[in-house]
Amino acid sequence: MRVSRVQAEANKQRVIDEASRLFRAHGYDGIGLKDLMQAAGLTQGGFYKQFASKDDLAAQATARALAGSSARWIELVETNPQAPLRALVDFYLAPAHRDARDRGCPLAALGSDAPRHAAAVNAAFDSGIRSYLDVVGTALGEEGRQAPSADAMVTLSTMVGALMLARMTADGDLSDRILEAARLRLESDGAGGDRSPGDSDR
Amino acid sequence: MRVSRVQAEANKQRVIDEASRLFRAHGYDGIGLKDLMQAAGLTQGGFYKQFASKDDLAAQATARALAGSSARWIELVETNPQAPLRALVDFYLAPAHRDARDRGCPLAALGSDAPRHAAAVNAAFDSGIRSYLDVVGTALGEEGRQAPSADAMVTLSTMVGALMLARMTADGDLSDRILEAARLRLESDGAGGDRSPGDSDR
DNA sequence: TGTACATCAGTGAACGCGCGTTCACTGATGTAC
DNA sequence: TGTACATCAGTGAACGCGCGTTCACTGATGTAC
Repeated sequence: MRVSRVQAEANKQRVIDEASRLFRAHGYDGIGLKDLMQAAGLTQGGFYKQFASKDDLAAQATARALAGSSARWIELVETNPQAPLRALVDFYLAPAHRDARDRGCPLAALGSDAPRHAAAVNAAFDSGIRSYLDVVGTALGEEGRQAPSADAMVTLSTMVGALMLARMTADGDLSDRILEAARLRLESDGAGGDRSPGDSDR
Repeated sequence: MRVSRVQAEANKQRVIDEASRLFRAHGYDGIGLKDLMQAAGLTQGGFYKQFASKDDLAAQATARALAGSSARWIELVETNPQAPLRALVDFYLAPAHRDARDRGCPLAALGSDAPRHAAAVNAAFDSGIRSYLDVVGTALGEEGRQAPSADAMVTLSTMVGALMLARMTADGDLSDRILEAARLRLESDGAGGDRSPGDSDR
């Protein structure tokens, strides 16, 4: 039962979207092609008409997840010009984000799996990190950067680390306090890095 | 071919040691029982004489990896009483640590896999995080803590996050700079939190 | 515009493989006397 | 201390299962005329 080219392309995109969600939820090895295709309303057999291999899908799904996540960061920063870092950090270090692995930051969801996977997956992570660093640099009020700044690197490290630690703890209270601690620290840093004439505070 | 009780126990411990290394290198799902047993010089069949399941080994191996890692942190802090935080951070954020996943910090190596696994694995991570927070608190010069401090949480978040980001980047130069940026920041924080007449921070 | 046919997205079943787990067996260890 | 036997750590093969991948087939789509 052939399907129109437009429909076929839409189906492929739906597989990538579902995969970007399911890989984040279960890990690259934690979900099979049968379930990935089923989530998009298709059957397993058609997979290789659209993708070269599971690794191929993993790379595309990772890139999409990172692109979506970056886009959200940019939107947060642009819609909060008076306190962009605060907007970013409030979103990122919220319990709601911690509890929504499958829709949240791919670095935190798949970060420790990345180095074990195909080169294309790694390339996606690499460019995702650069996008994030760029957005954080903007949120920190930096201008005319050529390369990612040390401030942006440290801020991103703290964000990703705190989210992951919050997800690793079995104790919800400690988890909340880790998010809160990082949030407060980064927002007061932002005041310093954002800087000077009466900007925001902690 | 039965083996002495002492030998059997030694064999079991060797399996846990090797597993703690191999799980960090390949992930919980990235290495099988055959290879885990082989690494300890045994055959697959004997596995269930010592462990209830692969998850059981995963939990024990995780706990051991975290205990070993904590012990190293404590040692670093105790042998560098004049600059404990610097000793910790210099070790943790060194390229050598980044490049030795299988012997390094289990949080960074397995962190994003943890929430997907058995309760016992999660419990190991939870208690590992508490140990780390305690050591970091000590390194920050805190005294008489009841609970982990916000400073310790933020410091640990930055350490873990920077190491993971450094491992995710495909570009070795960016990777080095992430480690360096976090190192410099944490060491200057430590200078603030660590010393002077009173103890305060930035 | 209408007809004839080639294309190919999607189906469902099969393939080989490696996984975690089980089991009958072996033979040195540990124990009872 | 020595002998007889039960125990059980470790072996190697087998089990069922789900995985990623392949393939013959279907039938609507797209194209040629």
